[in-house]
Parts: sequence; structure tokens; C-alpha cells
Amino acid sequence: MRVADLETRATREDHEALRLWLRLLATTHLIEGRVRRGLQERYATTLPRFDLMAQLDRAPEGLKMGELSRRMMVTGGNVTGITDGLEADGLVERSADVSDRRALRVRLTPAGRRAFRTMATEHERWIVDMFGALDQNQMTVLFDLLGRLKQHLRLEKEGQA
Amino acid sequence: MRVADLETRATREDHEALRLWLRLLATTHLIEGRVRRGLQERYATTLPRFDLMAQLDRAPEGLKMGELSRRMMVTGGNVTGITDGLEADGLVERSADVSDRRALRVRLTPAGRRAFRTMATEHERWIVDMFGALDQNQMTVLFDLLGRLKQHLRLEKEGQA
DNA sequence: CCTATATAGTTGACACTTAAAATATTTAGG
DNA sequence: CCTAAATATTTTAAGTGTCAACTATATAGG
Repeated sequence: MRVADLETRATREDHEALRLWLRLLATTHLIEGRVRRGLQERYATTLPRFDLMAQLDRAPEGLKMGELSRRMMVTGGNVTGITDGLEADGLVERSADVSDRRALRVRLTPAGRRAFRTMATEHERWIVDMFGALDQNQMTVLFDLLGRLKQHLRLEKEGQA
Repeated sequence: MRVADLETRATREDHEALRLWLRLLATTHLIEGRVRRGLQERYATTLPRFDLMAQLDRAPEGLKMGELSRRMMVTGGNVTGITDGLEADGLVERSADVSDRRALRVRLTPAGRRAFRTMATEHERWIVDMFGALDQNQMTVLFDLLGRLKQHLRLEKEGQA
């Protein structure tokens, strides 16, 4: 290994699963950091803000806070804060849900949609470049293996509940 | 897909690389969250504290703050804060570096080492369980593909610098 | 030697994140 | 109908994370 990073802590004696986990984590951190810096430098925004807008871009009719929270895989309190910031900047708007007075519906404003679409184009280019190390077949294999892993994690959780 | 999560935002039209990235991110978040909750529930500690101690467990002679920062893949300021907390709890200690008066060497205290070893055993069990979805061969393939991806990211970065 | 630059670490400002408590509303049972 | 439990959201406290500014020390060239 050329560079000391999260994986450095793994040694020959460790279980293969542990080494795999550290590499998975290091790789994800590397990509995430690259995207975060790109968004900061090019658009003075953050990854969580971009993620929230990405979810809303897929849902023209808007999403309830709870649905946003589930899809972003973060807690509700977190979504409240990020939404507050985006709302203050006029990029998203909250509106009362018609069928449930406890709920709020969040959606992109026209300005928010424009801003997101611009960023998303460049964001996708970064991702394609970073995954350029893998050919079509390798990407498919990786996608399937991660799918298997993820499915297993979901099932384990259901077992508990 | 059965559950709405980070991947939900990906659609048929998206570039394969983007869908792969979202799955990589979702899977990593899932595992990370599981480990974080385990450490919190069983040992009332956090993942960053565990990670820092894990790095030190591999380096009996201790590590300089900067080396810790590189290996943990986080900024120096962050390491200062986590180290402060662990030091306050008597789990690590700072000592002056003999050859460089700017530098500090951090190492586990005996109590820190005992605490880490206990947690590490259980932590490894969690990881092995979570990766139980994959057989030996699949783990090797996943490990190699991530290695290829990671190597490519490192090279791109060197190119810039 | 002496100054310019680089490096090691800390600090402060700000954003993100979780968990738990609090509020408001809905739903389910009796 | 009425109350208990569940759900949707916000708030708060504490920890994590970045970046940029700062202090202290080291190193390189003249």
C-alpha cells in the first residue's frame, strides 16, 4: 500500500471481512471528500444540501419531511436543519400537507430546480470520471455484490424488528 | 427496491456510474450506522474514538498527530478534538516528540489498550456477521474492485498536485 | 547567521449528525 | 365519543468534521 489511510490499521491477521470493510470505508470517504470539495469550490454549497435537493428533484410533487429523512438515511432533526437553510436561501419551500396536519411537504422552488440541475450535470461528470477506473463489466459486478451485501443488512434488521 | 434510501434518487436514465456510487454510499452508511449504534449501546463510545484507538493499537510506540490525521483521513483539527476527549478519559496520552519539538506523540494508556481490545473483539464479530452475505470468493472480488477504484482516485489526485 | 518558507499542532467559526425530549395531530380500541 | 398509543416534526445538547487563521519550531539559501 502506498499511502497510509484507514486501511493501514488492517494487518495480515485480521479477518478478511474487516479488511474489506476498511477498504470500503476508505474508498467511500475518498469519493465523498472529492464531491464535497467540488460542491464547495464550484457552488459554495454542501453535500447534504445537494443530496436533499437531489431527492426533491425526483419528486416534483414534493416529499414529506419523514420521507426525506428515510431516503437520505439521516434522522429527522437533521433534515429539519438542512431544510431550514435551503428554505432561507429560497431553494426549497415547505407547505402544509392537505391530508395530515402534522405533516409538511417540501419541494424545490423554480430557482432551486435550476440551481440543482446545473450542479447535477457537473456532479455526474465527476462521478463518471472517478469510476472511470472500472469497465462496464466491473461496474456491474461491483453493483451486484454491493446489492447482495445491502440486501443482507436489510434482512438482518427486519429480523430484529 | 424494497426500501426507500439514498439509491431511490437514481433512475433508469442515470449513468451507471452514478447508480453505482449511490449504492456504494448507501451500503457504507448502513454498515457505519450499525457499528456506530453498537459502540454507543455496548460501550457508550463513538466510532471516531474507536477509530483513533484502533490506529494507536497498531502503533505501540505511538503516532504523531499528523500521522494520525493522515491515517484516519480527517483533518488535524478534528484529531485534536477527539484526542482531547480520549485523553480526558485517560485512554490515550500525549508526550513530547524527542526529535521535533513541534510534534506530539500520542499513544494508548494501558487502560486504553484494555478498553480497545475488548471493543475490538466484538466489533470484528459485527463486521464478520454483516459481511456474511458474501462468500470468500465474492469478498476477494469486491476487495479487488474497490482496490482498483481507490488506486485510480489516488492517481488522479497525484496528477493534480 | 538570518530570513523566507515549510511543517506540526491548536483554535475558532460554522455546518452536519445523532439521540432524546417535547409538541401537535392522527389512529385504534373500548 | 374518549383515551391510549402511534406518528410527524421540531428542538436541544453533545460530538464530529471542514477550513482558515494562528503559534511554534524546523529547514533551506543566501
